[in-house]
Amino acid sequence: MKRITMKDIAAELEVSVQSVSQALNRTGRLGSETRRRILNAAERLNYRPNILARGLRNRRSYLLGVVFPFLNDSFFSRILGGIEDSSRRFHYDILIGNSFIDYSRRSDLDSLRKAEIDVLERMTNRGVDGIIGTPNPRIPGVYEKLAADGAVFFQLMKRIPGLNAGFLGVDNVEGGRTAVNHLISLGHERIGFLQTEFSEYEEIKDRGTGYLKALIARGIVLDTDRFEDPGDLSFHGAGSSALRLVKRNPDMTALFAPTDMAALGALQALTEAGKRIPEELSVIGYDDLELAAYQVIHPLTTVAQPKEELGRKAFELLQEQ
Amino acid sequence: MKRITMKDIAAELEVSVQSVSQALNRTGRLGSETRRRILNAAERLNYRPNILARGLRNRRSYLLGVVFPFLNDSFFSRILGGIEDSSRRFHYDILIGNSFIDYSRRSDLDSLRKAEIDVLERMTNRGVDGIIGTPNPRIPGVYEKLAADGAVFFQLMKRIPGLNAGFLGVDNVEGGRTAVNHLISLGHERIGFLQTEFSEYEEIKDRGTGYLKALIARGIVLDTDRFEDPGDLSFHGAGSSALRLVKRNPDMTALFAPTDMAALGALQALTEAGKRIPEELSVIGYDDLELAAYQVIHPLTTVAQPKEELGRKAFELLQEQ
DNA sequence: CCTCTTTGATTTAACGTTACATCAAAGATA
DNA sequence: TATCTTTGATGTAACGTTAAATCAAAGAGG
Repeated sequence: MKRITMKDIAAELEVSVQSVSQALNRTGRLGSETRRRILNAAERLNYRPNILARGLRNRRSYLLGVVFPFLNDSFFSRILGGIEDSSRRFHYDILIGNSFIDYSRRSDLDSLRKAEIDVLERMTNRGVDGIIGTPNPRIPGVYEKLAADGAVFFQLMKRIPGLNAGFLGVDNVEGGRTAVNHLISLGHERIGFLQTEFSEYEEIKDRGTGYLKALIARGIVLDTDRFEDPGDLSFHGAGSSALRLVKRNPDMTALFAPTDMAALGALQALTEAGKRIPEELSVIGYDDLELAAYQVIHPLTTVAQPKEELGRKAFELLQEQ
Repeated sequence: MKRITMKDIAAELEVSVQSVSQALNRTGRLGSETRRRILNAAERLNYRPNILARGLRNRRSYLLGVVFPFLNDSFFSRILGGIEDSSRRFHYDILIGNSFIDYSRRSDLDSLRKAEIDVLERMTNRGVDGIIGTPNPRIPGVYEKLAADGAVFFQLMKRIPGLNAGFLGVDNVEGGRTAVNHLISLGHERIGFLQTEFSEYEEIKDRGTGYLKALIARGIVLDTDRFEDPGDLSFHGAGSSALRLVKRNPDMTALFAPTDMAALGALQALTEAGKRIPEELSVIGYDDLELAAYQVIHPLTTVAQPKEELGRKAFELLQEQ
């Protein structure tokens, strides 16, 4: 069955195509009787606008591109949910893309760059009005060209230094401070931190800075070098780090794991090693895994990040640009 | 800065627009010298095709719609990752939509239906070539119209009875059987099952059927009514159910929780009640939460669902239609 | 009764691309 | 040399929509 176009309606009622357009969009001046007939026919014939054609003519696509490092991740998908929530209200549709930024491994920068450019080009070729994304700061010069392609860019979570584009992220220094302040207020002073070994994990570094600032602000004297252990923050990596920290600092009473995955790995390893949690050692995580909300078995405290809200806000800020 | 079109290239080289199109698409017959010049100019001027225009002309959008009940959920986002993986290879872009099917509450069917129709219409209006989605079987008559709009539909995970559309899902009966067989092979016979109280949770019901079939196949005699407890399968709901089951069946040695969330809730409640897991009671879950892979503290065994693979496969099957 | 304005509708053109038809020139065949 | 075929390029139209210009008829003002 063929799709009904304005032409079909026009033919049916023996009016011009333009009149149909005017009736449907309430533009121009059209007799109320004619308008009524057209609207009726459109309804009856089940007319649906062709947004491609409209976009071509109006040079406006009502399409929003969203580019995230991963799609198969709960963190970003919740942000996506927030974006969808806002964008739908403004009749925007979402084109999704995956930039494959692989933070955990030192992958081939050149192919990452190509993948990222590819996603962005596919989006601009479709005429997206704007793009919300989490750029990879290790690949400069990719997003600079976007403006030339007519798309407004908005950075979420990560930012490229010097790039003239909006940005929304969470304050990880503040988040780290909050987590550690919480531990301090529970009476802890000898607090460990699971540091990352990768210099590009800026978020983690920032949480570490927050950790230090919280200690200083409360006047806690600590050989923080001894209470940090740089490692990879995978489930198993964090477990090993946690064990090393405990061994090196038998007097440690609390541990700040700057991601939930790390917190879980630490919990697992420490429990297996016979540590009683939280009686002997408190562990606090950082919300980036959905399970954190469920405080599995051992109360795993966590600093929450407002994911849906982030998505919604990002869309609104992009709109203003 | 204005976007370069074929017209611009044509003007620059003083050839016709048609020649440019032919050079770029390697169609028609064009002198190799002319082709070379055009390709060069396109590169130099940074030409990018306008996919809207191409789609309008070709009545083919290379757009794939993906409609899931939630976007903020790890389960579906991993499937989405799989779809993206496949579709990118075929130069398809993905338009994402949220049908807001709320399985957990008895929400207003009429507004759900409206939301679902709305998503689908927005997609067909954009001329998507196909749609992969998880339909809501409680809302009939929505997907039937899709074909009329020129889009092929493919059902993922859930299917609408009698709908003439491809389907890919997991065999939940088989999955339930696998889970329970695993418990049986560990020596368990008195196995409990956390049943759902909602009749529309077909997946759960199926897993329950698998549970029964596994018992029968091994010749295990059990008053299964006594070993089931219909409840809601939220974290807390499952916890209460598990406690009731244990109380009613002190001899129970294993428990099949048909979702991971339920398994976690059960673990939490049982541990708090002093049960030692898995020494006194084994708990097996069903993979729908990412954390399941990490076997938090207590070994939480789980039946895996190949999410990315599901997404990839779905795309390929849709292509064949 | 003749202009002037308003109202209601139509015509034209364009957005960027591509399928199809056409056409001129060169080369092949008789 | 006259005709046929091939090659390389151009012209036309269309996809569905809408902004802008145009036009005819009716009503207002003198």
